[in-house]
Amino acid sequence: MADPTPQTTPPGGLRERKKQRTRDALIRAALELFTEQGYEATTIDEIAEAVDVSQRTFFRYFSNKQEVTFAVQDMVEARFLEELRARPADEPPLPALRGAVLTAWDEIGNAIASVIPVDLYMRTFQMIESTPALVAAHLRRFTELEEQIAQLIARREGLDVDVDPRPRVLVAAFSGVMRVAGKVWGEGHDCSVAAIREVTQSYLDHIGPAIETDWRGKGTPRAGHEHARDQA
Amino acid sequence: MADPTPQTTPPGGLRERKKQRTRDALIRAALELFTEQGYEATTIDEIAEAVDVSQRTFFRYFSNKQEVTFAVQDMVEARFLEELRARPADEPPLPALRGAVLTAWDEIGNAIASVIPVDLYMRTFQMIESTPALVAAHLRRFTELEEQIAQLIARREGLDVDVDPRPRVLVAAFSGVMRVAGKVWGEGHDCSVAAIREVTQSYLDHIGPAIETDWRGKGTPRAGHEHARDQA
DNA sequence: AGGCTAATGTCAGCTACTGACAGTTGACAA
DNA sequence: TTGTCAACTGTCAGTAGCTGACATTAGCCT
Repeated sequence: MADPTPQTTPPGGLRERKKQRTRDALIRAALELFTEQGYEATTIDEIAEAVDVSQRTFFRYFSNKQEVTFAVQDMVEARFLEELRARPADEPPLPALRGAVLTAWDEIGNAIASVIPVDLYMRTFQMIESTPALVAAHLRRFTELEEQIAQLIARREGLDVDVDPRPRVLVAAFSGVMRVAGKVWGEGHDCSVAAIREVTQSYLDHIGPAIETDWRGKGTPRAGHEHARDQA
Repeated sequence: MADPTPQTTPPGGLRERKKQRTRDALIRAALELFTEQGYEATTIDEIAEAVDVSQRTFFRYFSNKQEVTFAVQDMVEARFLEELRARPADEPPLPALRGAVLTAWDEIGNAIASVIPVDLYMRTFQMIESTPALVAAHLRRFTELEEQIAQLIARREGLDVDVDPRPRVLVAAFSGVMRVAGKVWGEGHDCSVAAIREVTQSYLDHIGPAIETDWRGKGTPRAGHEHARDQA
């Protein structure tokens, strides 16, 4: 259009589209090979060969083997952050987080499908959870996301994360719960987006009751809770 | 002696002691090189050369570069689990966790010193936090520890982790907070055991107040809290 | 002393990843 | 259309983490 930015390459060029296609093909080939024969059993050479490019080219698109594994996850996380930023400013922290995740899950399906089949994403998720090296990488990424979320929450509440510990503490607790939810889903049988949404929602609703001091003599609590003080 | 177990090697032999010395020397050399010149900039060959063994021998003691990095951390975590198991059975979950960490920190110093100088451990901790690959590994290890803790808590309370989500949820929140505490300590200036104990304690005491719905119009809350229900 | 076996050294090889350089191809102007 | 530039790609050589196979050393035990 009227966009004269001659910086690198125009967004609609043939070259740009070709690049995007190569990138998507690499992601898809990699995830398919990973889920079929395992992450470590798959070599970069195999992935490159499947897309008919050189190994060197693979490393020009992804700086390492792990990066291609989380390429789709990147999209998902970006989407969550968008949703969080879109929450009304007067909403309290926990409900905002809760709302953002649930809304995000509702829309993520389509975003994923533009690159790979949804079920491949699901299998990838499970493969990550069962590959130690990828679990580690996954957790690290999650942590970086946490920091961004904490900053967002702090800004919403007009706080400084380095002064008031509550944003980081809340986000730490929140994402700890999110991780457990994801793991439980991965170990289950229902490979649908609806299922993970369900688990997420349920677990988030347990975070309050769980920190109660006395768990005994109660059923699974739901909303009302009395909170005893911890003794020194 | 009167010990006829001909299985592997008797626990007091020269061979056994030599092995232990080699192992400790490898740990120490590795951590010193890592903290001085960086983790990635240090090769296994350098470590092996510093202890005057072959590279192959290094890999017979540690299955990979990361393992030697966390050898000391292994001790620390084992100690925490011991302390947790030693807590009185009638103590509620969160106080038990809190008590175990704080007690553990009080005694860990000595345990570490038997292998490496304490300040080397401190510098190692900070190096880990500033090396992405090690952060990832650290988090994964932490997660595995979490699962063990959740099982312990569940047993204490007579629950099944696969039925009642509260043990995992509490532990997730708890260790999320622990991780943030460790990170904050690593970024600070006071490299003492007392300091991390301090931060840990303070953060654990914030976990309850942090999940309150309304943070505004309050100072840093301490114990009393009203908990509004989240809207659907 | 001498045999057994755990510990170690040596070597060859695989895979992830990188730098350097050369060849190819899309973009854009003349 | 054609030529030039820049981006993209391929090839090659090399480093480092890590493993298996096999020979050698050295503590242990009779």
